[in-house]
Amino acid sequence: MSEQQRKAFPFSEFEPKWQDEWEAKKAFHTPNPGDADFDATKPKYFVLDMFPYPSGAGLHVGHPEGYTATDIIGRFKKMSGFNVLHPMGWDAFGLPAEQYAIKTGQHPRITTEQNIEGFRGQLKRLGFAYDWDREVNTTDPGYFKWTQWIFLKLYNAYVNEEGKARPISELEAQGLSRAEIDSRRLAYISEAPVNWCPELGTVLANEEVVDGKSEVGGFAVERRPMRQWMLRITAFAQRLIDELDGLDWPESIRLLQRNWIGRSEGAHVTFKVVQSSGLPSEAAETAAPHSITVFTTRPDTLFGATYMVIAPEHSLVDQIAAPEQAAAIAAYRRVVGSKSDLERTELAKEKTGVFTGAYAINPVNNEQIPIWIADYVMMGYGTGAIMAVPAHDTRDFEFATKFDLPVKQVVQPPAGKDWQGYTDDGIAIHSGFLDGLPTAEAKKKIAAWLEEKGLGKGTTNFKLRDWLFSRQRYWGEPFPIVWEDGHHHGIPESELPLLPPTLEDFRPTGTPEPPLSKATDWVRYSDTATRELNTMPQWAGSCWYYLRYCDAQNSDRFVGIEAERYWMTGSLGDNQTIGQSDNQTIGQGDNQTVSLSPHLPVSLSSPPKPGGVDLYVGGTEHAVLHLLYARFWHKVLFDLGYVSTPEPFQRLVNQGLIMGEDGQKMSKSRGNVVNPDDVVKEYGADALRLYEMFMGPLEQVKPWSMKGVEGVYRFLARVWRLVMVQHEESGVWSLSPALQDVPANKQLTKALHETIKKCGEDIEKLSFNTAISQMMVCTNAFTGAEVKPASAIVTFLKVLSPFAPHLAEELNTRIASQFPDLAVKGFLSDTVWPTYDPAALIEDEVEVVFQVNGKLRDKVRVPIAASKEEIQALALASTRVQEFMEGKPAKKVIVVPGKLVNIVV
RNA sequence: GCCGCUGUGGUGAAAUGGUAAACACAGCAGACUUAAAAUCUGCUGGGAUAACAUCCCUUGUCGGUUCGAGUCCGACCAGCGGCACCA
Repeated sequence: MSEQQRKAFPFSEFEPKWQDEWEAKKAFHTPNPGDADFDATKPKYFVLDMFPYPSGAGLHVGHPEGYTATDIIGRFKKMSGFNVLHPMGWDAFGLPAEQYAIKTGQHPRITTEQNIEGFRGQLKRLGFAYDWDREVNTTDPGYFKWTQWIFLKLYNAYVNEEGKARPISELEAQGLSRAEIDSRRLAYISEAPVNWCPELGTVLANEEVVDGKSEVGGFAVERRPMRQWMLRITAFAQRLIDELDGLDWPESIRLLQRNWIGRSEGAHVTFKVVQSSGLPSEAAETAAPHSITVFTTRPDTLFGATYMVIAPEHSLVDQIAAPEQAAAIAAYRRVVGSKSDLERTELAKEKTGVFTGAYAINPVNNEQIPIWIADYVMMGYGTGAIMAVPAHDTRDFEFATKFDLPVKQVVQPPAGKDWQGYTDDGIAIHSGFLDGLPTAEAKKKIAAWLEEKGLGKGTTNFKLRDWLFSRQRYWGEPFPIVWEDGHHHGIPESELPLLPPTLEDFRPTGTPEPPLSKATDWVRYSDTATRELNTMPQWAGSCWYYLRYCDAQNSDRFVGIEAERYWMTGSLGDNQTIGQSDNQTIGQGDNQTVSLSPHLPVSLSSPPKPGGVDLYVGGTEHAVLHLLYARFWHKVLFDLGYVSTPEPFQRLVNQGLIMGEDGQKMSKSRGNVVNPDDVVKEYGADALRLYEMFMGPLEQVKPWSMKGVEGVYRFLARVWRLVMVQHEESGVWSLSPALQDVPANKQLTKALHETIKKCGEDIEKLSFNTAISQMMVCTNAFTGAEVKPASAIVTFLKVLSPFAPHLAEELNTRIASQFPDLAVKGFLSDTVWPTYDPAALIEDEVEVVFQVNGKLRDKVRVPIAASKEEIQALALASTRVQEFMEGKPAKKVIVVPGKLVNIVV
């Protein structure tokens, strides 16, 4: 017996057939506004997957989870009358291709092409309804031309007083100096300490460093000062927090972003510095050559500041340190400097530090307090200096205890709590004019006092740092920047795309010198200018790919104006009024420019949503990387008038991780990795799709089960046998004689209409597992019927088609062979989602439950129309109910019509 | 340490404040078969009992609100995830 005949249904025959047919007939081609076949009367739906990095290992089962979910939504929306944009592409710049290239000597472009080929084939074999004409590849010069173009926009923009990105030309018009302008660009050069990973031979963004190790590879990362490109994401910190509010994102992801941005309110306070404590404070004040500004969230505890700490790296250290402490300071700095970030956090328990020999003057009471350096204060946050209030800060308390520094109570905690190390709110004491005030009021009063005296003012601080944007790699977008006389400037847009040089040896140099330095001809831009040698990080291409999908073939613009507006806002503009100039402001949150088409349903004219993509599905691992970066770029493009919405993604859903059968994370070393290709080979693409959705709620972490795959496979085979029977000897399948052109009976009709209703509702909620269980219930009902009503089954196939498109299409054409008028002509995917008849759902009789004191005692079937009084009478008449009432009178009777009666005695 | 999420059968899970465990997996029994596979049918939370009748218990623990709580509120416990010397 052949392999094929043993299959419960011949999926391996018809699945490739339908995939070829969809491709040949461009079944999922999506026209843009202006295209001949574009239907302006339909609303739009933009459903997006996080595009994959095409690794050599191919798809893992996690990919089809999110992709199937969006595919079901996309197919359902298309059947429900939407213009659906559902594209796919490749995030193909990055380390693995380059590392593979280094190992094998094969150019990363070749590896990348091969991997993409493999991924594309795998995705096609799963029957996803992508518009392949819109495929994007971040390593394609036609794509990264525009990544470079957007970089130039960032480079040539600054943030004005209102927090909006504006063209740098405005500053030029104001006559600012070159240095001043360069210091305000959104893409700028910085000399600050950065995360250098020697093993990878590149610097990394904060977001790419986890526990002091590189996120990729887990190699040690050290801090060292280097000249790097930064993007001024911090200028958008407040907006990145505030504008989360209008998005339909999981609260957990919004929290993750808020915490990462880390806003805290406090005050800057300036302390004067004296060299030694020998001078009387009067004289010290006049003699003070320096001052130090600290950031604190608790200015109300200023009276309790008994010492000060500045970061060891702080530039002021050398200027204020007493000569006799110089040796100790130098030694401490060496120790701290040699520590990697990992060591610095691992050894965090024990506080270390050195006295500088200098003192600061506490402005509220003129007390001289010693200034220390310690690595628990970091250069990168606030001002790199703190006032230490050991009585009311855990870290300061530890430090003061270790070095025997004074601890002075200034907050009275509630009764029963020790004031030492008490960090919560209380009442100010020993604090002069603040005494008696609760913490919140004390904060306000001291802030006003500081401001009045010119000693400080209220401030907001963010944990978020600017985005380190350059890498010392080969396989990335080259910067469209050249250097001349020590100055940088952007190359003309006409020179884009700037291709990387063809290099034989693209290995990292082992030093911070980027590999592009080896391409001596390429580096030389002119007699006097050389090219920037760094490349952009992997995240660059993914910051805007969703925009490119709107108009992937456009060679004149990163995205066409009309296409962007339609797919991001749903509105169709008037071509006549759209200019091409950079200053053109489409959007700006101004509704006037977003004119709605008169054809669109009224519901779409409700307040515009901030995000353009209707649904974005992907893993949670990008919560603070891609999702934050993309929002930042989008806001810059929005401010500059290039896009119509302030936010990129309106609704975000995170699919849960799929674990191995052993409940552990899938990994090669554990040997619990499931290869989707094997599953498709054995059970078919529809079974894989269906199983991934049936496992449990999309957002939940859940373990794989091959038995579970068999379960849904059996379900698909049952559906197949509703329509088909197999000849016992030959194994040939033919149309079942039980399939007839008869109306469905009442029971089947009800099952069918319940399924239409529940599946439609569940798809909108992304509750695919319950939708599938409802289809199973419906199939079981049909299986039990002797005669299978053909037209009811066709309706069922329409409901099934977004989930198991191959099987649904195949059975539809099989039915068409005998009942051409009952089956759908053409693709099921082009047909209209069925509507359910509410009347079909109503039964003549319902079961009503009788409870006594909330406990179930009896059940009775009553006509649906029975009145409250009738049901109550039936309940009181029930012998079972009377038994449990024990002759007592009913105190209260609750009747829920069609549901239950509860009698309280 | 701080923040967040999740706790329901042997397993994945379901349940607008209204019959807990739908649907599926695994298991058991039966039908078909020379046999197996496949398929179909039935049973399958725990306990009491001669009983398939019947009763009691059961959604991490303890308490509260309610005629009625897996669902709402409070406290706690456990697991997972994130952040972490951020002043």
